[in-house]
Amino acid sequence: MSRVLVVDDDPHLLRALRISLRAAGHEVVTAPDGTSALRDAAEVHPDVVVLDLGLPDLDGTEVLAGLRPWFTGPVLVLSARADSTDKVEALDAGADDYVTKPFDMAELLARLRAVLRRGPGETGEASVVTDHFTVDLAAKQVTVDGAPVRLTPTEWALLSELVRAPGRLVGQRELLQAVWGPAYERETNYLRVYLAQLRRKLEPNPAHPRYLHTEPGMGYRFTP
Amino acid sequence: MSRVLVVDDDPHLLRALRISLRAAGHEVVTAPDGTSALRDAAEVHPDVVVLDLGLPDLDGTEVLAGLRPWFTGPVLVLSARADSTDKVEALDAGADDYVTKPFDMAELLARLRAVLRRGPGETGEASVVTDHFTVDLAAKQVTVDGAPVRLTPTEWALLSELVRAPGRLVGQRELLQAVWGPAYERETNYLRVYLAQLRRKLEPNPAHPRYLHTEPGMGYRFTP
DNA sequence: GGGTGTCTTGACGGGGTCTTGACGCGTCGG
DNA sequence: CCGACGCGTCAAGACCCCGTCAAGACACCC
Repeated sequence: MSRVLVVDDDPHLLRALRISLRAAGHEVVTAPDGTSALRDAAEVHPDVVVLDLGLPDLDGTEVLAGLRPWFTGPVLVLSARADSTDKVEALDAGADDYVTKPFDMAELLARLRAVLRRGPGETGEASVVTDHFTVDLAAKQVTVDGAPVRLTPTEWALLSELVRAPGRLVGQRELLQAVWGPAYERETNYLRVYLAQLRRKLEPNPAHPRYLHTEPGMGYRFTP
Repeated sequence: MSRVLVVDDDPHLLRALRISLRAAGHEVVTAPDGTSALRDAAEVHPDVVVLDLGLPDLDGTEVLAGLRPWFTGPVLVLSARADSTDKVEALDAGADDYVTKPFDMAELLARLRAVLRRGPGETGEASVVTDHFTVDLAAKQVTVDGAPVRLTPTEWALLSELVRAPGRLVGQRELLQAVWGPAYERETNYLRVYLAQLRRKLEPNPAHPRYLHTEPGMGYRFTP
């Protein structure tokens, strides 16, 4: 159903959460501390993060601060501290919900359903605009000179990966893995074919790309 | 900042909430019971609803059920019952958060900020109008060229999902899960059958849809 | 129990999409 | 100067997805 990243240092709680979340149909990824949480989150692109505030290395709010600039999905905070100032702090730092330990598992799952119902990642800058075309990430719509353009699923997946990282170089392996899966990391053909199609649909002059640049041997870059 | 509809039958609590919410920069509308809450909500189009479950006339979940078909904004439930089964019930009925009384005002405001952060300028309209047909989400009624049209429960569920996100592409998995449940995520047959029925009933020319567009491999889109 | 309407399920044809391979071009390095 | 490599382009076939139709299962109401 959804991919959940659970961040907690208590093995027992981790185990209980893993079992319950799996039973509810979720895919579960776990991280034992803050630094690995930030790393794993960037790697596996979870739909939602369940974050314990009492971590051994980083403070929970620090993890939140590290997550929020780019992670648009919901974050559910777990904590032993029931003080309302802690709650206010975490919620204002970007948490979507705050559950105090000990908690009821059924309630946690219900709160998870509630935050997931809102739609994965609808906050933040939902559209990218250039002089020639606009990409609406929330509506999944692309318009060139104001006229809507139809994109195939693969074209859209590729474009959204590039557009989500404006100005940054995205490696070919990164793109292939995101769009086609880990088994296609060597099929650089696909990138050539679909980049050409995207340029034909979006670029004012497809022969001399202005937005979708090629970095030979490395990857591709979208420059607004 | 935002318009808040507060539903509670306790005058003291109402007064306290009104003062605190005003101080936080919100516009406050109050309703003392369930029936007037539903009426006022349709009338003033609040950005968020704070709903007490213990109302004199209707059960809280009934108010939620009456609200949810058309109200897309967040609902924060307030209740004296701390039992987790009550919480699960309310959250699954469409609530976005659940706070037990007595509560800390600072925490309530923080939770309000958290749920409002998710969907800032989204004002839930009670009816959607196009040149050819209108969809009244609150009354569950569809009229084509002024004449009312009968829709089956499944057709209505599907249409309301699409119409509630005008212009946005709604994935097939999203639709199947919303209408038939998570177990039917692969039955794309259903979508084809019912989309055809909806187009036959609503579109001026069902063979060339003008409002209910198909995005092959991705989903469907309602464009007003 | 019969009748009506709705939901489910399967099959089919057509069109679009994805995959795959081949070719030409430019750049870089030997 | 020449070969290797990476990139862009193109085309063809396989494949998937969509719209359509119809028949059977099911629920509900009289």
